[in-house]
Amino acid sequence: MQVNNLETLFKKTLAKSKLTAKQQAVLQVSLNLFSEQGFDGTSTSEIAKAAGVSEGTVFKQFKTKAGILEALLNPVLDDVLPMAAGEFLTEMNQSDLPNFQQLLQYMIADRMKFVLENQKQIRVFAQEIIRNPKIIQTLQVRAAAMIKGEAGDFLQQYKDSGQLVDWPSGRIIQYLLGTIISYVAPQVLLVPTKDFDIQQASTEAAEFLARGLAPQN
Amino acid sequence: MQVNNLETLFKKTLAKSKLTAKQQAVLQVSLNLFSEQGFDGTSTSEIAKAAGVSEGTVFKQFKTKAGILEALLNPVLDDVLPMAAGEFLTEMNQSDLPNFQQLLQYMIADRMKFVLENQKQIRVFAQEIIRNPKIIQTLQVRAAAMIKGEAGDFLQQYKDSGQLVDWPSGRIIQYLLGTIISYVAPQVLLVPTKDFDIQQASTEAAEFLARGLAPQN
Amino acid sequence: MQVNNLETLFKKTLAKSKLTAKQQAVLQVSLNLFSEQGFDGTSTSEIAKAAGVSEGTVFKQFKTKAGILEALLNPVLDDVLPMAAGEFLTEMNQSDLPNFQQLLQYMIADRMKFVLENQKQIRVFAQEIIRNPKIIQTLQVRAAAMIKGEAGDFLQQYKDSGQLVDWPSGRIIQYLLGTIISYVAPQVLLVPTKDFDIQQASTEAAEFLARGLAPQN
Amino acid sequence: MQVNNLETLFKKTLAKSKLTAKQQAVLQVSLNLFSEQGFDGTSTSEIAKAAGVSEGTVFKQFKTKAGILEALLNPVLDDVLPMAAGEFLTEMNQSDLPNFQQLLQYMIADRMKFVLENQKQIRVFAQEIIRNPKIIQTLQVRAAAMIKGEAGDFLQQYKDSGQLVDWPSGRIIQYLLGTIISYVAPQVLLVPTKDFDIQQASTEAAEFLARGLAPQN
DNA sequence: AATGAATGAGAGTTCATTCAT
DNA sequence: GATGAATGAACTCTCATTCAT
Repeated sequence: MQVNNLETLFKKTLAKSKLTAKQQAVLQVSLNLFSEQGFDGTSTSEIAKAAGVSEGTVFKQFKTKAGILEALLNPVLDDVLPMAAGEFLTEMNQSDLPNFQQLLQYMIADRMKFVLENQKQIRVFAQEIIRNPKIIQTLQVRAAAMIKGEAGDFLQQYKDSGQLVDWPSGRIIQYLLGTIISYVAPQVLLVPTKDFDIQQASTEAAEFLARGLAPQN
Repeated sequence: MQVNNLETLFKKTLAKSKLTAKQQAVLQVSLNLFSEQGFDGTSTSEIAKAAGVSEGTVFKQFKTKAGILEALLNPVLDDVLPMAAGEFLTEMNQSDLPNFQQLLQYMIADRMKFVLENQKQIRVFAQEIIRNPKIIQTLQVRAAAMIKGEAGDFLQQYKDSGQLVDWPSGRIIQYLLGTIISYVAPQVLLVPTKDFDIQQASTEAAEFLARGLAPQN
Repeated sequence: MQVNNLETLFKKTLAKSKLTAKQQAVLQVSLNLFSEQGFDGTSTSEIAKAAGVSEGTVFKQFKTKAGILEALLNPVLDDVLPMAAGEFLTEMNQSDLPNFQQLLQYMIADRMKFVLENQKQIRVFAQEIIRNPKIIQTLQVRAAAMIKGEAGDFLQQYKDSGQLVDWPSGRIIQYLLGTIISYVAPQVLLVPTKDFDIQQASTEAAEFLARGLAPQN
Repeated sequence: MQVNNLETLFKKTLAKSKLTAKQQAVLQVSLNLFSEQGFDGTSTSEIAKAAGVSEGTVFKQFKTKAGILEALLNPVLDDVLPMAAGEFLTEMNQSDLPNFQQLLQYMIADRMKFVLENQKQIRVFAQEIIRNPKIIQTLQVRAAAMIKGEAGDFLQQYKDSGQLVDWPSGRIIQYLLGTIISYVAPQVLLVPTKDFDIQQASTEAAEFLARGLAPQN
């Protein structure tokens, strides 16, 4: 089974960490507040009050306010995203869906679900990306590695079997992401609406991408 | 000729406004600082110093720090973006490019140029969109109106002539934007690199979109 | 006829002064605003806006904000109050009311009317007295002079004729003022109510004072 | 024994409160500065410096500058004044002074002492009453209740025994207060002079009031 | 005489951070 | 480990006042 939910993963990570219950509360509460109000819009005293701890406790473990943000984003950057991506590709490989469009749809639905289930973290991420371009560089480096490795190999199979246009893997993934983002961005940026239909959205997106990425006869 | 450059337009707007030179300097400097450091990361004393005016002057005209941001974003939201979009469609209609892919390429190149020439404003916009979901709602409403109107009529021509798949105009524009964004986002979010090749990027993007949006035979 | 209304007097003084219409507007508006919001609670830009003049104009004539206050209070302190008091005593002397209690009532009614008709100035005065003890000293000095002079002579007549207790004039006037103030203070300090009945109040007060100030048989 | 001294009472209240020594210092110092310079004339940095604390400390407890004023006035309004008044009447009842004039003198001396011992608080009160009419309304309501209750009963005894004119209690108390105020106002408003003779003043005032409030034979 | 843009000192307030308990 | 009082620098904003036009 796939790990789609960063929140669950996040809580498991917290539980495994040596952090006390109070420190974990600080992280949990900070995630929510940063997501809703932004990093700059959230004060440490607000965090302390919402977490039910003293103002000193907030700093005991994380030293600075930025330290809290790091503690929130680093595990995502270091462990969760790669792990989730790894598991994702593994599963894709095992899925053995013969039709490329069907595969695309499954894939897209899966990633959309991932995004929608982890809106809070992603919103914090999005804020931080704009504040701090270094993050996007890190992401680019990792993405490049993945494209050269597993993801590239994965796509190669479909190129070889004549179901996928022979463009560089990076370009293909770029269109894939662009299309997915065009669906989920409004959901993530706006107050989330419950009426988003993943099934229909992924079907539409897969239809478009399958055409756009089909080899020219 | 098309108005592509918000900066020029912005300066013309400033010149036409009844703002004094110092007040204009405040806006100009605020745009740069907000773009580089974010709204929260920029202090009003920093603005005053960079604009070469006193702190009092900053507030005399714009009342609050948020007032400066409004003064920066409102003209863009109210006048410049619609105007630019309107002129853009007019020109598209006049261009009379027979081939849909060529049209796409021209269009994409044009919009990429627009984005790259106005990175500062767009970066401030992007920040504010994440801070304040109301903006995206406004944009959605305006986009919906445009899709129902001019833009829809424009696309209809190509649907009628069998060069464009008969999907709702909103869906088509969504893919268009998603693809363009997949190219320009890294440029805008990262420190801009000079080696971005609009010609190649627009050719690639048009190629992909032309396939994805072609009617099924 | 008696000059009871400082407002009229104030406007006449303004008209006689060499002040331009705008400068007069500044004074008029300042009186109202100081009375309603207090001196510290009123900004010079507020005055300028309410008077319909520029901010510079406010300072052209009066140099400082305190200068406006002085311009408002000095004529009252220097001319109006003594003049009004002088006219008052003259009239009292002419009135030739045989009965002391009737005289008291007339006097009290007259002074109550004076206070109620000039609430604004008096409120500004009251504020300033608390801020600035020097004013009360000035008043004390003037009162002492008046007691030694005209007012003392006036009271002496009634002492001589056995209608007034033979206490020092200062003491008598103190009780007179204390009693009047006990009636008008709530009117001046609270938002003024229209249902204050001068006739009844002065009758009551005169009744009390006539008893308290009657010579012991 | 009677609680005459708000300052002592104030300090006891402070001691009982959960405020730290520094927070208590802030209140103590604010009382002095507000009394001397007025609320608007005292800056929070001035308070901080005089209290020997940082500026942050001033706001940690009291949130706003107005919060300090409230913290100073509320206990007086809510607890101290009613308590002092209650104790006062109790003692009056117990005193069993046969002669009304003697009673008056004792009473007046007592209240004068109260005012003179608590000049600072009363000066702050006076300022605030002029700034904020709501306070006087509160006072009026409380006074009305007291007149209907204990104070009214107390005066009734003397009306019944033919020592006090049969006027409404409110009117009687009004003259009482007016007369007392005519003595203490200059003391409170001016820089206090030490040569005020309570004994003589209360004897004089009682003499006047006893005459004014005696039943007509 | 009048304007109003500009000033800059200082106001009240916030906030991340420290440290003795 | 946790507390929370205390800090003080920095922040946004106000204001009386000036001065070139």
